[in-house]
Amino acid sequence: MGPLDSFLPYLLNRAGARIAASFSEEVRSLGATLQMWRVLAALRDRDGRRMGDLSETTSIEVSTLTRLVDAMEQKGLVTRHRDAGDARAVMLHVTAAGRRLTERLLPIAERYEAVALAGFSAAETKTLKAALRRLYGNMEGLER
Amino acid sequence: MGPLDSFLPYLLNRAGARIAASFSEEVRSLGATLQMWRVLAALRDRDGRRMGDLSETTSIEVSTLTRLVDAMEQKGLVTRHRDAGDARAVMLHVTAAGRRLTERLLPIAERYEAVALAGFSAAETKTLKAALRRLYGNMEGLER
DNA sequence: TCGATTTATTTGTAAATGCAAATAACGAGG
DNA sequence: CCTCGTTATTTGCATTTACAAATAAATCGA
Repeated sequence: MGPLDSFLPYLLNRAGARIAASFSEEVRSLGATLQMWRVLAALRDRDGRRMGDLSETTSIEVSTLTRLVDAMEQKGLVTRHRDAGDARAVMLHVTAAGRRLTERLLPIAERYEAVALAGFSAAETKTLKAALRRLYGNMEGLER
Repeated sequence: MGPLDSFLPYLLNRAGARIAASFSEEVRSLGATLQMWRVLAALRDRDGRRMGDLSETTSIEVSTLTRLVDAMEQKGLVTRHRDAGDARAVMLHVTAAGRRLTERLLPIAERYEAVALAGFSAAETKTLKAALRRLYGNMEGLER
């Protein structure tokens, strides 16, 4: 126990890394990746989002997202459509196959959530999530 | 605000990503990277650690760490030494230049911590950090 | 002590990532 | 209704990353 594990970014990173590593491994057999799940989950919330919007909400760089979406399109999970109103923008839509995959990933995500939060009371969980949102908000504007 | 931002891994990831992005950008001018800071911080806690040990505590893959340490060695920040007792193991030691860089990075890290936790009481901060450690512990064994 | 197994690190190689430049379309001002 | 600056996305390219194989040394057991 040194000062290292008193640093918040460190604690945040290692917790996130562990969950990400486990989840990634588990969903590999479904032909999915963690990043794909993030995109699918974002589209599950609201379908027909722009690339930039998705980049913002998933924290995936736009150029990385472009190539990820290429792969997802190849797999038939999503389709690109030019925005009717603004021809610069691309709208992403989930396909039926994409929705089916999402429905298979969802219970896995929920299970991981349960494992990560084992022993946490509902109130503790709520407090933690609120703190993480607040923290995210505090870093606003400092983003590159 | 959809269910997406009720998922803990999502909240964890985006908060971590924001801090990481800002910090990375800021330390670039010092010739450092976030990963280098993680290694230096780990060595600040305890010098002369093994590669595997460092990999574990920094959440950086060993093969990635090898190449990162190559770069840090080139920059004269650290040195590799074979362990006298076990010739398979490599012990990493910080150099004087590495220590100087560490001392310059430390206040930056502290500032980021302060910004991230702006508005948090000491008790809230403590609770959050404890929760993150607990969460990390909960994922133990599920690691690949 | 020899051989087999395990452990620690590095290296090979392919995929993921991120920055910067390129492309394309919008919108404001003259 | 052009031209200029801005915005959205993609592409080029160099770096980072990760998995798997290779290397090397320790340990265990016959």
